[in-house]
Amino acid sequence: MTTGSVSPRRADTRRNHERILAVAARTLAETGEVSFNAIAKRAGVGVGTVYRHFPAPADLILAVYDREVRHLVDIVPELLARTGPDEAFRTWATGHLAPYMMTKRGLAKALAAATAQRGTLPAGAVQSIREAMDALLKANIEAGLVRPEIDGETVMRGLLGLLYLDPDGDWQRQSADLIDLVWRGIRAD
Amino acid sequence: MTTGSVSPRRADTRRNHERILAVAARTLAETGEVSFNAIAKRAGVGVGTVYRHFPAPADLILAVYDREVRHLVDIVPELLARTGPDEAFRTWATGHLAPYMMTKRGLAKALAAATAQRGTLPAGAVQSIREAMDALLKANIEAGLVRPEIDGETVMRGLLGLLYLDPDGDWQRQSADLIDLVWRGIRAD
Amino acid sequence: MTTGSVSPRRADTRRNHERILAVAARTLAETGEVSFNAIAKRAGVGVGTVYRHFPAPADLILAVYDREVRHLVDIVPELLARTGPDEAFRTWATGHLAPYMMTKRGLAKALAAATAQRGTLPAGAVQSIREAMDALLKANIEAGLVRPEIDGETVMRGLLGLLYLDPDGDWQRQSADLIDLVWRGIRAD
Amino acid sequence: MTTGSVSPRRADTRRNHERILAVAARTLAETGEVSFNAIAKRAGVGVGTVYRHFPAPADLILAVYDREVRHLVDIVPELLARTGPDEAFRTWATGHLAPYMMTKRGLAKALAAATAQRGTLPAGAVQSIREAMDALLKANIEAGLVRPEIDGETVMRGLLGLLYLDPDGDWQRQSADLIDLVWRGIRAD
DNA sequence: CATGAATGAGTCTTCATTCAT
DNA sequence: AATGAATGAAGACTCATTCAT
Repeated sequence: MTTGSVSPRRADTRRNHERILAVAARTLAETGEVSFNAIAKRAGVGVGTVYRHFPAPADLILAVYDREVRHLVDIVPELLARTGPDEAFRTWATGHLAPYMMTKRGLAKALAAATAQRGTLPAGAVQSIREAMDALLKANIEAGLVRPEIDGETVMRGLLGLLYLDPDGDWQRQSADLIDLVWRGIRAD
Repeated sequence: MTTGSVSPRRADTRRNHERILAVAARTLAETGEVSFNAIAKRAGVGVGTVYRHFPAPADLILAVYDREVRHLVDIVPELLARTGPDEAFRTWATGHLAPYMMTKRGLAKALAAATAQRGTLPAGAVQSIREAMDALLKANIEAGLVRPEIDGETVMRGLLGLLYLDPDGDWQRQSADLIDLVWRGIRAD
Repeated sequence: MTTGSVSPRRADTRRNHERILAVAARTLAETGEVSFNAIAKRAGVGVGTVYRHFPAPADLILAVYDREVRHLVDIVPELLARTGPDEAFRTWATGHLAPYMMTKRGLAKALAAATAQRGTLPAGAVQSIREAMDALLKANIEAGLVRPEIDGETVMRGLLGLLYLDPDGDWQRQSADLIDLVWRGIRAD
Repeated sequence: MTTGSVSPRRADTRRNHERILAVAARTLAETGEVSFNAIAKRAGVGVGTVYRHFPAPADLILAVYDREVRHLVDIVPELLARTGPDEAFRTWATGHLAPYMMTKRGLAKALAAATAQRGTLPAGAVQSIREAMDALLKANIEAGLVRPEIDGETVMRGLLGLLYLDPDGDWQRQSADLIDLVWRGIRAD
């Protein structure tokens, strides 16, 4: 009513989207569960609002996934520019992928479930991580550091074990060990 | 009631136990869902019976897991006796672990969920697979084929990607590629 | 606990069925709505119980219908035995069908809705009323009182207007008028 | 805002009114359901607009009803002018009322529901059909073809069975049979 | 021990309705 | 006037769990 007060409705609309996404991200990361009702409550909005923003569960999951993953992808070019390709690979896997995966087991689960229903994930979802990986591999292959027949998908699968790091344990070492194993598995002789 | 009438009940009881386990195994492998009610119905027993045999969901899941995994463990000595350790490792991973994992994603999911609640899995659960793996690694290390500092847990994690093979696709090649990657990752230089 | 108290669970099981049916009958007659939740609450049982007894809405509706309609059917032979066929028809329509229909508009609605989904009603549902009607017509046709080409279905349709009597108004006359109209419409010249 | 800018707004408003009505008519005829939200979407207007035009659901339903029924009423004088009153009655019932009712069961349902809440329908709603009917009856009575004590309401009720014609079946015959029954029921001896 | 009925919490989803813009 | 986002009540349905028999 006063000139100062932000007008509630329309302004909040944008915020809501973000808020729901944030709440969902947290919930998904932890439990892999997405109760629309629960999310609504935690986000302080009505259920209907959640449904308006994300008609189907998959829409929500994918939005969260996208949000979470973008960073992983965006960082790659930078890494490649800063250091040698091998170093870039290790830094990416150790410093970015591992911490990410450790906390996102729930998301992975939800994503898998969403996949199960839709058939394949809407292109660009899991894909984007693959692209990051491919870029790193390509650089390494061109530098003669990695065997050329190596397939990004296989490497990805090899690193999937990062999902099962123990967050309360020695995860740093666990991930370093796995990444080392994978690197030795793909490097040129 | 008296000490005399021993067996008939006991026999039924064992039967039930086995039946429930079998049904649960099937259901878990497929969907990762375990509705106690549904399992009871399919097994042809009352819900109460299921609860008597497996007080908590985790109990059931772990029992199923154990049952499913025993084969994976039992086969190892045989393999080691028949061929060289490297061959044994590859045969085990390719011929037994991979097909097993591909079909047990549901179980893994349930197991993960159970884990999430209990903290850590009751020792001996996932452990048993680790033992199999350790035996194989030990043989290979002693033969000088694998680096001695290699840790079974890490290798296990490296092979976790087998959970994500595509059952309707080229899973044979996918698993071969991953196993090859892992083998190169652990072998002695 | 005392010897006198009826043992709750199993005994109630039978009662529950009846209770749910009774509540549903009332609700259906009035509003044509069957909220399983509401019925459960009014019947003083859990929702799950209602679902156990009547898995699908149609099951409940048909059960209610059956219960309500049986009387209409059972009375016919008696009427035919007691009086002449024309008198029997009028008595049935005026004294039984009309009061019944007046109060069951809701049920008719629900029944229609259930029909819409299932395609046709499980034989024997609406059928039973038709049989009663057919028996009455047959007796009248054999007595030469009603034209032989008359079809029970048509007569039924003619009496469907009884659903729209005004319960708070002069429904006695309204129904008498309609029944008279129909009778004149079917009688032999 | 000023008195000057009259038409453009007004024009849109009328358009909207008509559009909403049209959409609602279609929906109601089919399913008997009127989700204001759904209607708004299909009509390409905001929900708020629908509410402005039709504050309560009943307002919408009645408006639709009126629109649909007008034809039934308007045609009567024409029919009476063209043929004898008995022919007019039959033509009207067979050629206009029957096809109308067969397809408007949904509307009838909605109307009934609306009635249930409001008590009686706002005079003039169902009334208009009654007037048509009365005109036809009056002409027939004056021509000595129909018994003078016949009440339009009763005849209407007799024809209500037309609501339950089977659109996928032999509805032509069904309606002819019913109309014949009714006609015999009202004609002078 | 086994059975399965009952319970009720909790999720999903749809809509009527309000109201800021 | 029109728009459409937000809200929340309400109904459908599923399951985990208890407990009388």
